Amino acid sequence: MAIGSPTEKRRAILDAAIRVFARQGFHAARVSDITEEAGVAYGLVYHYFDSKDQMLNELFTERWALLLDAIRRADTELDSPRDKLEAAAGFIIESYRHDPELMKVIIVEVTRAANSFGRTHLPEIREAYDAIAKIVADAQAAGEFRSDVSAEFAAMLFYGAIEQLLTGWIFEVVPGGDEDYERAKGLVVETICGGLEPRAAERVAG
Amino acid sequence: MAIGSPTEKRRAILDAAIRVFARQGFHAARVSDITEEAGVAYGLVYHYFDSKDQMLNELFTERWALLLDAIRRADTELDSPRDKLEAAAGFIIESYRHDPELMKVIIVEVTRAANSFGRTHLPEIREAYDAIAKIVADAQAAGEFRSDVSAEFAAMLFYGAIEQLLTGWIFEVVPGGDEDYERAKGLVVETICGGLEPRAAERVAG
DNA sequence: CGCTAGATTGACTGGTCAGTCAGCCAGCGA
DNA sequence: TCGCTGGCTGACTGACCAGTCAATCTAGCG
Repeated sequence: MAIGSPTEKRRAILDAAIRVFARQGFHAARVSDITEEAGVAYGLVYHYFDSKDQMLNELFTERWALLLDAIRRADTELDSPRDKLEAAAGFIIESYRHDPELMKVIIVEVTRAANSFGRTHLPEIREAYDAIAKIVADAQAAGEFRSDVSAEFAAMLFYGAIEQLLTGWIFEVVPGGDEDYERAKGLVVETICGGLEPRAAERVAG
Repeated sequence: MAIGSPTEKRRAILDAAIRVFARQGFHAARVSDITEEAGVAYGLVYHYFDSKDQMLNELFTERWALLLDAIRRADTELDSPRDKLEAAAGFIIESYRHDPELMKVIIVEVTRAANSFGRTHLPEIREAYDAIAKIVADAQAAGEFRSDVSAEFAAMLFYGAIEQLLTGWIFEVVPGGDEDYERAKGLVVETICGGLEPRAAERVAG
């Protein structure tokens, strides 16, 4: 028997699932691939999980809660909208740097899989959009962002831009390395905020 | 027998496939659902197509060629980068307005399905990114866009923002109606370009 | 007309997997 | 020492569905 404590196996299965889902995609991943990767018997999966789906759900839910929390904390703990958005973008990018396989699974199999798991988790995903939209709305109310763009609209552009960027890194469409990640944090925000802030000429008081 | 000419059936099958893929998603769509929707016998699909996959490939390829063409024409026929990008965004948004089900299928099942069809069509998808990046790069060379953001990076943000917007409409996360579509064309470009253009204070000649 | 080619039909097959289940084994308490 | 409990095993089953194919129909054509 392995070295781990009794239910380390559960974690081992989940970790193996991340690797297999990232490598093959959820649909192409057989449960037997996961158990093989984890070095456990086929049936053990069903001792700890109800279904293959549940594994993905758990991976997503766990991570997404952290993301939501990070965005909301950024909103309460920081002052300028730019800093808030940069913290949000930074958290997502750091998540990717820290565990690219997990983020790949979350984005590719849930967030962007709107017809399968994305639909199931739409409420949670929408919470993130809303949290970003709130940051924008507050900035608009304070006159720091232009008000002729709806906050939800701006939130979609912002989130979509980041997600597309990660997707580009994941599939190596665009070069990704430590410096790229670092630079990206600032540039995403600068680019989007640059368009959201009132132009000097049009500024109308605060 | 129906009213149509001999191989109208092929088109009927393809149209039915759009509706079924849009409604259920590609994976959940059975070939029998499509034939039922089209009102033809099961086997007829395999008279006109090699496989279920090929139907989706054909739907995508057909439409994507138009998109690519539109972006490239915008690039050659228009002058300012803003107009070019607005034409590109406008074409995508108009495609959605004209046939939302087809665009849903293309985005959800191909463009954002990076682990299945997205991978197969990555080269074509990348051509679109490249075409957008070229517009940005030219604008940078002319001093109309800031040069400290790589053109490919900017292209990803731009494309990602639009796609996320469509996704929001598709899944009714964000309100979508004729006026919204019309306004969106301008706002997407304004928001992103606003961040890409040099600020007045920093402008350095052309 | 009879003939051929292409369109059309739908029952059937073969392969694939998620999920089940009957039972094994290790450790522990009595 | 003997059960007992719960982690653990992996062969097996049942459902599902893409793709096949032999047969039927229809339209033109000589």
